Amino acid sequence: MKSQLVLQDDHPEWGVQSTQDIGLKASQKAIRGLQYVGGVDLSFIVGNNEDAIASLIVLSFPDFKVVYEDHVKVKLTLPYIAGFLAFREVDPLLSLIQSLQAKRPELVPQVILVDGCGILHPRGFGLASHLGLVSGIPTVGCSKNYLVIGGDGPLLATKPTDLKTMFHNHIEDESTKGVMYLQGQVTGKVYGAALAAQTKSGGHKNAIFVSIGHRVSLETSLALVRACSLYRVPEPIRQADLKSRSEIRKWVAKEGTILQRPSNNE
DNA sequence: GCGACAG
DNA sequence: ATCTTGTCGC
Repeated sequence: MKSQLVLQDDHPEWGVQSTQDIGLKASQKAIRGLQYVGGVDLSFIVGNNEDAIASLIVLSFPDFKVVYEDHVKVKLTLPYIAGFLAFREVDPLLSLIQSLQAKRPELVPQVILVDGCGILHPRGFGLASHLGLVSGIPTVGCSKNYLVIGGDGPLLATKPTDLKTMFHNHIEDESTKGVMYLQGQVTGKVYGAALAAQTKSGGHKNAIFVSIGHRVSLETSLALVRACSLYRVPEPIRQADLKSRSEIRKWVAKEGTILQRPSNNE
């Protein structure tokens, strides 16, 4: 499946455009032709790693209005193992996408931000890439933490803590524009980038790790994630996260009343 | 053998 | 991933 990935821009109807072309500040980027951006996420309840709520959100771009929302309660069978997240989460997310394609084809997003890795992954095929490939929809991988990669030599560091320090030092240099590319020690291959998203209240201290999922170049991925950064977590993923966790709370509350009723001992 | 480890 | 409260900074 990895060999079938498209690691470059493959979406004629939308793309990054330097704003010099449309007369705005130079060096900044704008995204033209993008109307809908999707976000997916799963939430769990404490002490239960099997029951979860998977959610898919579609936001209009660039105003971020929720135009579609769907979620499902799922029973996960496989455990979470770093490096194998897709085996655990890809199915429920794919079914949400297929459901959207069947119900509201006009709202199918042109790109989906996934909270997980793209090719910045031990085998170069994280959840974002997996979901992109099986759905055929362009995807971008966004993770809040760094997943260690072996093989071609860890990237810039072996330990996430070392990478964190390197990142802080790196972005002190304004010319980096808050981006630190993550390259292999041996091959020099670019796996992805650590990004300091510029939000309304300045730049964020902690990085968001961005990598190609499927059919979107790294440069476009970075421009897109930045364009969706109202908070550290890009808006589509953040909305999906808020939705799935509020649904989890509703579900827990409902289970609670069921468990409380039968017990009338006093 | 030990350490590292997306969500 | 998951919880709660307080606190710090813009």
